[in-house]
Amino acid sequence: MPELPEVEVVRRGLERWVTGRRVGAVEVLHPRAVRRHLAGGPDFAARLHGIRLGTAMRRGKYLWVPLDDMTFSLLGHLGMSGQLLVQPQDAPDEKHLRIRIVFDDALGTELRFVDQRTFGGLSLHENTPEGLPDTIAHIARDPLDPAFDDAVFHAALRLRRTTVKRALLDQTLISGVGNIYADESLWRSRLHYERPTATLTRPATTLLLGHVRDVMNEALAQGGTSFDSLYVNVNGESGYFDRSLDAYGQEGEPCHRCGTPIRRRPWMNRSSYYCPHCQRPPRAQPVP
DNA sequence: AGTTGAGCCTGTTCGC
DNA sequence: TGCGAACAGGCTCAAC
Repeated sequence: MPELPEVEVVRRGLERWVTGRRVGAVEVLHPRAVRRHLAGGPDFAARLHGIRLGTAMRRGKYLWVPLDDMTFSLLGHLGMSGQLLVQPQDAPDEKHLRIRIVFDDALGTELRFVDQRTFGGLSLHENTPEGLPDTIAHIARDPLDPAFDDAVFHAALRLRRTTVKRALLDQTLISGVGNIYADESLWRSRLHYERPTATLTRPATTLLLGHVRDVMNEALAQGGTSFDSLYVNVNGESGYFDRSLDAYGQEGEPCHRCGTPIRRRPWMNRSSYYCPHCQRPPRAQPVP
């Protein structure tokens, strides 16, 4: 599952391998992969044909490539299992190849969107005046964005009547934090996932954001080295997760701080992993 | 109007 | 052995 650091690696790969190239034929092999392009697959392919690609951008887990005059962008999301690959044109099709973008040049490579579960996809959108595809204008900046405002984030947490993990996954508050990094940063912060955000102090928020950034930067440092191969690297297996996880997927394993077995609890149709000793559940708070 | 939780999708793993 | 259930989860949106 590509997390923000992996998506950043893909962005760098796109920057390296497709910037400035002019699109030739576009082949949509699965309609679901362009479902966010409301005008449909044929329109997607026709509009893209002949367009020159700009420099790839990223916010959270969204990627986009501005087109020619910057009024439109090619937007992508990898979902759970998506990959963007730059492949030799004669390489055999991947089993789950969904979209093929051929270039009108002599470099001999093409861009492929491969996605087993088709949670991800590509689409074309008008840009906002800020240069952001309009459909993601509501997505908050991610914590690695220099313009992310910690004070504004904290103020929003205080106003919300929700829990801290839910807030970490709320794209309108902060983007790019998935289930894995949420559990990891909460473990590092010794915060229980059901802690009401309204009870977080400013130092607690600062600590939490620091750990979110640490986890992401550590993964980026480990996964960010392979992007200058021919492949735009995105297999979702950075190797980071197997070696470095403290909480996520560690049910029954001793907590790396105190030795108490890590617990797994069903949460929002998925799981939350936490240390029952280090991350104490919040006391019931009277609602004012 | 803010908050909640179901649902999308398919390959893999697990238990009966 | 075979089959169905559970699971993985980023994001949206209907419903409360």
